[in-house]
Amino acid sequence: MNQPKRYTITAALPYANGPLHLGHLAGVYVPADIYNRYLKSNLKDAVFVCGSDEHGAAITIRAKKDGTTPQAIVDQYNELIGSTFERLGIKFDIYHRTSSELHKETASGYFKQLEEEGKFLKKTTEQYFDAEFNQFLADRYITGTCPNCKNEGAYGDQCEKCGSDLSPTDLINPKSTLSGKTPILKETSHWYLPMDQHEEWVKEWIEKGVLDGKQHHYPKEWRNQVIGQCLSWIESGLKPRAMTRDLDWGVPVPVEGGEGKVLYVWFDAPIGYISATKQWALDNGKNWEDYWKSEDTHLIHFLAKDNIVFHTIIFPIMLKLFGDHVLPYNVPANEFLNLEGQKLSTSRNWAVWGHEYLMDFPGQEDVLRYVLCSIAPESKDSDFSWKDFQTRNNSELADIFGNFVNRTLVLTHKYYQGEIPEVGEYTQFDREVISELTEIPTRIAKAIEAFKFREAQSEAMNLARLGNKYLADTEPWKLIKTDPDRVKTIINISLQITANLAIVFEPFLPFTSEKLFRFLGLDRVKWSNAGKIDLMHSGHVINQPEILFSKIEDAKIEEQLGKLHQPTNNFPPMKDEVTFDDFVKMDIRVGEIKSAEKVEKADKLLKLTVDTGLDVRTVVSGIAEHYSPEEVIGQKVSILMNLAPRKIRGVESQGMILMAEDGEGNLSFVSPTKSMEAGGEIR
RNA sequence: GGCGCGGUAGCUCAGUUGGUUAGAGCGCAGGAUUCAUAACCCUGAGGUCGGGAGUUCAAAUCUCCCCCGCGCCA
Repeated sequence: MNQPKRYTITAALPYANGPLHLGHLAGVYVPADIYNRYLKSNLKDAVFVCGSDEHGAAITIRAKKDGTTPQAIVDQYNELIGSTFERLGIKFDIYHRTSSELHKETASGYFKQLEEEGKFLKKTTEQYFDAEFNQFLADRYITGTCPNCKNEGAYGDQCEKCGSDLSPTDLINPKSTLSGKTPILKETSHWYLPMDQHEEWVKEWIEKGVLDGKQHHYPKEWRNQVIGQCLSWIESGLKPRAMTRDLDWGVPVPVEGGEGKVLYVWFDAPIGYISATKQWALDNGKNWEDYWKSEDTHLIHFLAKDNIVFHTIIFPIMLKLFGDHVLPYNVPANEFLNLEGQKLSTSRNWAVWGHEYLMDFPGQEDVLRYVLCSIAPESKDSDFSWKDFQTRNNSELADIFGNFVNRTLVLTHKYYQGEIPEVGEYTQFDREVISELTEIPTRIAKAIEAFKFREAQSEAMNLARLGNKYLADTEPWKLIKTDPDRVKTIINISLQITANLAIVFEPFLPFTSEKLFRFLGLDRVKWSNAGKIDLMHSGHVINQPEILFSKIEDAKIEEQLGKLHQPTNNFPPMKDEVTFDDFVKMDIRVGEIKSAEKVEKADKLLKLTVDTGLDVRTVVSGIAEHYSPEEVIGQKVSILMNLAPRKIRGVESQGMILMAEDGEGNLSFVSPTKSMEAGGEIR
């Protein structure tokens, strides 16, 4: 492969309506981070961009269901996802968001350009519209009776029972999954990207790597599944695809007739890579165009297999239409990660969440990185199991890597009070070990450059194995009695191996690498020095070592397995810190419900009369699905007294009843467990 | 339904353009050792490479059919 001047590395933008799980990390972010760290350690000019994808219908629907705003949802997850990355050492040059002004400007700029140049097709069609939610419905948000097999739960695009292809208008008795009501048909027009017009060059580019008559990349370097899926798409014929949606959440369509419409999230999101680069360039005095418009830049997209065609067909067509933009040099898409032999499922909570791992295994970020890299689904779906996680930690990280480092450093302290001994003459065996030591970094580099991260990491582990074998074969603890001079050379070589471990593991285990450099009393050493045997100079004194990796006990693994079988625990993360003064502003008291009735035309609301000890007031509470009016009378509850009054369905509500909510949305009063009079303060 | 990717030792996976006795890690059995996180090191057992047919001097590797897993599309 030819050597580019610089790299633009992107990691798929996480969708900001849920936290990150192990599948995301193993499939996309850990490999991308390893690649970026390797390039940076090699002093390459590389920018590594990512950010939250904050638009799209799924977020608005979620907001409506949760009774909150799309902005609140994306703010919450942008924060959670961003901090998870940071804590796992996934070190983007910038973590941006598609709700930013710069992104909106950038995306609308490109859209306007294509519109002005006549690159879009405008079409008017009739689509189902949910009048209550005031929005057009994507096919899968419509259910109804299948015209073929009469299955009542068929989706707008397909009946899963008989397998027949449907369009929403085929359904008998269609229902919106949002409101449950019958949707109406309504005319709407949209801007389409006529992908069919680009089929020819896309095919040549994917099949042969040739773009505009020039060799652009080498398809042999691309993964099978990537090329396979692209060709499969192309063979079936590219079709025009709508680049706009009827929605009020997203980047507004910036041209005439675009009122009430936003850019399709798949037009919007990949441009997020560009706007992130722009922001980074602004912050760091760089020129973003170098990273997107220069032929000697390699654009590399990291993502999972569900995103392949968006990055290999749709986005490249967009980039080519933008003019002067580079197309991806490689798209090392991964397959999927299973968990304990079963598909991940966020709705069944069959997942391990990144932020929960960080809570349960503090200080063990590198263990997760190591395990996820060693099982990354590079060529086929792979499986994460906690037992395997434990084994890899205990018998690879602790027993092989950690133990070798510990042996070497302990011997150095024991024999030389931590001072690095001088090298004598190398034996034939020394020379063989050194030669192996020199070759390992080359093999790692080659594997990383070919996006074979599992192989690369296992090659790095081989260096620790080499160290252990060297010690076992030379037996310095015996020689110290008979040939102390020889031991100096042995320990010196062992220390050089240790220093090399710190270099070659940096992309994989950055926290460990940093610790190791600290033990050795070395500043961080760059990749070009890997394989050298004079990284540690005699006379230099090393620091006291600590255990690098501790063993993980069975109980800890059992605990995690137990957690998996728990029902959903999708609680929101902790809110921002408040001061005590903030807290005491709230006047919360014991109240007693005196009477209750349903609010008309509202399924969820009860109108309550509450004795607060100071007064008797009316409170409207959204608990009708959980309590009947009869059963709440006489109930002691917690009431927020000094909340500003507000009219709800025409009834003025003076205060708020506090409720506890479980992971499935069930509500319960928060009540004193002893008998308490109404009016008692809660604090 | 069409298409794509996979089906290799008990487990998790490598196998480059078809070419000598098919590899690694873990697990298992045996040995050696004690500097070290009861760790390390050595040896060994274990596979008719999903099934069947074909091409070839030669097939895990190419072709066809079938079965199974995962995904994409409609």
